[in-house]
Amino acid sequence: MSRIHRAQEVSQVATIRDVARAAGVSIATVSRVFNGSSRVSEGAYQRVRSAATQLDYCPNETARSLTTSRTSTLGVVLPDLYGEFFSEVIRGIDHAARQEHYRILVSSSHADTDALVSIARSLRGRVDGLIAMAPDEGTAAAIGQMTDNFPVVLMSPRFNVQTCDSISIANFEGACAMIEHLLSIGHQTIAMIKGPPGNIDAEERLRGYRTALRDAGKETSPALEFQGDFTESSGYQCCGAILRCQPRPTAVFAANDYMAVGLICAIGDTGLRVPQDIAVTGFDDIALAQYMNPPLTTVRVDAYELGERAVRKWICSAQEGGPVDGHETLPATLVVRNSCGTREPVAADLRPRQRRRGSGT
Amino acid sequence: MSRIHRAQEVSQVATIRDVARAAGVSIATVSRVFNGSSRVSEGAYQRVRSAATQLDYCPNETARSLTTSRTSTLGVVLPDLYGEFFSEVIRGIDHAARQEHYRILVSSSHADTDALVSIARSLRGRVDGLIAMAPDEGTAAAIGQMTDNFPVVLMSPRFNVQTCDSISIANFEGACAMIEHLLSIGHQTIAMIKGPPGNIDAEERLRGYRTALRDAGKETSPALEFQGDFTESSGYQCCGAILRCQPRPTAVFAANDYMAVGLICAIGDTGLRVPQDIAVTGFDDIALAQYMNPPLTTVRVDAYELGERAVRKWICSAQEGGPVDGHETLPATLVVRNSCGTREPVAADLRPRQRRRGSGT
DNA sequence: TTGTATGCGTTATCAG
DNA sequence: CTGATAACGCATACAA
Repeated sequence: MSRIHRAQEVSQVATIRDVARAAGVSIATVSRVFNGSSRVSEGAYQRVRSAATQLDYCPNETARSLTTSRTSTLGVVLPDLYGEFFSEVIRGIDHAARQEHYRILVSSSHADTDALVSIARSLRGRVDGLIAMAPDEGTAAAIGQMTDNFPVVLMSPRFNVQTCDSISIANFEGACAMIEHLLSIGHQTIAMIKGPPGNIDAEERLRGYRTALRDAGKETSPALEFQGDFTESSGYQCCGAILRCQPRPTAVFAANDYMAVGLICAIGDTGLRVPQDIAVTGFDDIALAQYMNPPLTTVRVDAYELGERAVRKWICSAQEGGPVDGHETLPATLVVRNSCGTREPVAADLRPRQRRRGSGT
Repeated sequence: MSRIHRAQEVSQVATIRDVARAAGVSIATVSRVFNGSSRVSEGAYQRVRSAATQLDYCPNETARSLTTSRTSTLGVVLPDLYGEFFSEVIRGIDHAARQEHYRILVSSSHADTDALVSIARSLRGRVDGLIAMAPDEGTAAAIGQMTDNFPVVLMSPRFNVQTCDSISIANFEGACAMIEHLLSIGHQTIAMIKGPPGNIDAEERLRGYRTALRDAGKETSPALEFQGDFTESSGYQCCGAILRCQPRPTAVFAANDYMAVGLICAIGDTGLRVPQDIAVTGFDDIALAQYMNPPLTTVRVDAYELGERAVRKWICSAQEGGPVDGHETLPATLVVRNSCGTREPVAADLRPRQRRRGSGT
């Protein structure tokens, strides 16, 4: 074959064989040098090293994967990539994965269960396992089934199937804490803007809202629950209906910060003031929450840590060859700022919450 | 070998051979069925299909890559993942890549040139090419060298090496437009908060600021240029020095929105008002810009489109086997809101700029 | 149309 | 310590 003469032919990438020939050793020795395994004589080691740099040799990861059946790649499947929350989750995953010497294969925008499952399937063989965020229960269950010698960590609450580990945020507890706080500072009528139907996180937050109200002896009412979809504009659009409500709510708990932002914006347009005329709170503690006017009272959720811990969990799971400790819940903490009617200083927590880098543009 | 009897043994993943045996054909035929190539008799086709579904067979992508030397994977290398900008870039890349049937392998947090280059190298063999964002010129040049039968698209301005295609945002033009606008509405003394030293985008924006001032017959002065690093807190911290400046600037142009946000927050703490006492503008048009109080005048940059177009460009480049049309620049458009002293309605552009999904938590 | 055989670049198992 | 050589799972010329 022409393989022997292709010296400078078309700048083909050097293979292990080229290095072996150049170093005057066998491919086995070259392999040993690059894997640090076994003992290799000093002389051979040096010759291989220099031949490798000379030829700009870099082991072919694909071939390596084929023989070892390990890809050193972690699949990440998300329903979407929009917004700060996902961005932070990925950042946390990326960081932890790198520390563990894994690369990440990201895939998102999977509207329905089928799409998500098919993606997950197509990743089999390309990745050593999966970290998947399932927006609804059907998807969670479907992904949970895949765990066939294929470690999966699900980022989804209320998932009690035993086939894989899962991790989530304390949506319910966070919502309860928020409502309890609003009640404690005197709010009597508290409305809620709900998240998209079917979304598990949204449902958990709604459940927290209702539970906390009932526990306080208040009654819940559909008239106080408005349908949103996690977007700013849905929050904006709820404004009219909320203000027309009789009696008018003194506080509104939005299922996430984006909707709270939209609502505050809309309220401002009507001439009413937050929090003097009506209090507004959110959930997530996105970056802009503390910079708004008024600063937004919300529930802090550490998306970065969620991602990081999902990876750690996955690593354990992969080493054990199966689920290790079932479900894990990350705490959600109440962050009281001005939008709910208390008198914290406007930029009180600017410095403590040090953001790393604002933009790369 | 035990391969023959391992029927239900340990739920090993089925290979092409298992399917061939089950369907009573050769592996070549199975391969043909899965690649749609050549003609396969209807009978064989059906038998293979049913055997495949029966065994839950899924072609091993790694092996396929080894023979075809195509991975169907696009490497994405970013300096960081923090903030809305990167998040949107990835979203754009992910979307376009999926359309082109590519997966994306993401890697970020590469402080220095060496780290970034080593990552890029280690990806060789795992990906069919790279889309890389280089924060500084050294890195850009280094990555540009890699293009060795390995298509690369650089997301970086001012990159004039011919070894690969590149794409960037009109930083210079955007900054010019901003300064021209500020001058046109009567601002006489305009300060600037610069981005991190060495960052090409930051430098281009600074250049635009200076050029626009000079073109208007104004003189530039180091006393009016303050050092920031793209973080909110750096903007916050610049406040004191800016207000002490004599004469006090009537407007401040921050090299990105995050710094503008920090500055506005700090100004509010001093009791001064934006824009009545001092105008503040930014760059990027992050989501929160329009919801701030006052809404932020800024320069809109479509990060999503940047990512999308980088992929299209990469596809072309990969098909041609080399750079196709050199450098491409995405427009940056001035978005005038209230923070610079004009009288636009607060939520004027809430609806036109429809955000998709606010959060997935 | 179908099957056989070879190679992709490595790792890993054995003898030497 | 080192070198043949057999997998790994698949694609593909080539032969039938």
